[in-house]
Amino acid sequence: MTGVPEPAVPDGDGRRPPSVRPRTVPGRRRAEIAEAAARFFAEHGYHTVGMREIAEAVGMRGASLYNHFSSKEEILYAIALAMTEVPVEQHIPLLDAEGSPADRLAALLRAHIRHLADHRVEHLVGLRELAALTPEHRAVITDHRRYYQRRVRDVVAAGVRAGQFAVDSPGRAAVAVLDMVNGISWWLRPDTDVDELVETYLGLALDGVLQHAREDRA
Amino acid sequence: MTGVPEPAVPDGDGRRPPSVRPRTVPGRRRAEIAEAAARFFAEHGYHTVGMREIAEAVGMRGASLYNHFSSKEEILYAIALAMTEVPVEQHIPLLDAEGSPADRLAALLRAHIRHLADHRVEHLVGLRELAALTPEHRAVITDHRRYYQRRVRDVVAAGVRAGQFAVDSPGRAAVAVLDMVNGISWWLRPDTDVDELVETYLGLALDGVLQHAREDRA
DNA sequence: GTCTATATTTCGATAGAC
DNA sequence: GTCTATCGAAATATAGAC
Repeated sequence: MTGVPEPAVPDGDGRRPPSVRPRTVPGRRRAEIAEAAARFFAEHGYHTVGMREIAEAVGMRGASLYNHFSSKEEILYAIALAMTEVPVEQHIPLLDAEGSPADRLAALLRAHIRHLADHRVEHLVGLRELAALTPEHRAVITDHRRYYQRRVRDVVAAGVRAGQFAVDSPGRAAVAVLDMVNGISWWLRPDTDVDELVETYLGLALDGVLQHAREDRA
Repeated sequence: MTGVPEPAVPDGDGRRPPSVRPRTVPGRRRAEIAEAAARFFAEHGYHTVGMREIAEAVGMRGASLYNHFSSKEEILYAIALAMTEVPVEQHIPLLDAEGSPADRLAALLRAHIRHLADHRVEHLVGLRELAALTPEHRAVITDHRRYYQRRVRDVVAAGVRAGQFAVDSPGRAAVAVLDMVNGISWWLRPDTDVDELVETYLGLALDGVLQHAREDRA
């Protein structure tokens, strides 16, 4: 599509493929609870939402929640974890597939934005409520994020080497692109045309941010 | 600098110059309290920080804070308000000054990023803790944000008309640029070189996002 | 304007029956 | 696995002396 030489090997060095541990939200009831909680957390903030409120939304009493989660923080952790585990497990392999750096990054961003749009509230909660997690849980989440970000940086650098991208600092550009797309979760509306959104942001990222080197500017 | 025709009149229609009301953080003591509170809110989250904690940081007891703020939420409101009033009052006029759309937007983004870097924690709190505000206070903040965003959209549109920018949707592009630069407050470090940061992001925005139309891409 | 002391409310979590 | 009942802790905010 963009017609440029492509490296057959992964551009990331692949160190520390994050040790993906616990299952995320298994069990029908757990998933229901986490989903309802995410809606409330997104709208009112983690700390203002009570266990009784979450329980009522799924048709049970507050105490019964403790048969599914050991604490309120565990609910938040399950939500935040799903929003980083899925991208790492399902989107990062797209960077290791065949194709040019630009094509592989396009595939990742497409999946990323779709996932974000399909789980807008969970994504927002995972971004905003990091401070409410225990230090241990927060470390797991931020490790995933850092790994994801590093892999994006690596494919950007590969694109620069392949002549597909023109950026001074692949790290800065990767952060800028991810901040830009993650910003979507703050304002996305249910009636937004996701197909159009995805293609617009692909253009903004691949043909915009990642092509920002121009000669006629100091 | 970028050498392009410039409209002598503002591109924004100027409707609803936001009625800037209450003074923000007047009084030495108020400013001290708000500053300390912002640090704690940014690090631990609004709801996990107690009035006693804030009070201790400024050398008084919890009850004494109520001589300066009528509630904890008022402290948060003062912080959030300062982060939207200053940009509206001091940055928006840069859009009404002389110069091409690109030059005027560059001036605004420069001021925006510097302000953000100078008040990183307050900016982060203002972005993240909106849900903790009363509906009335939240409405004030979001009105400011919407106005600011609309003025950026208008200057982007003016730049498109002047042939300086190439974007399909000025509204989308404006949101993308603002999300990108506001994302800085999540990861900025005290030792970051702000001058370099500002120029990098100006390039990412003006020469990147706002130039994303390319012919060789579907 | 700051203090001590405390009122009042709310919430996360547990105990134990069924 | 869900319920009722409740514990215990923590927090905001207030009262009133100085």
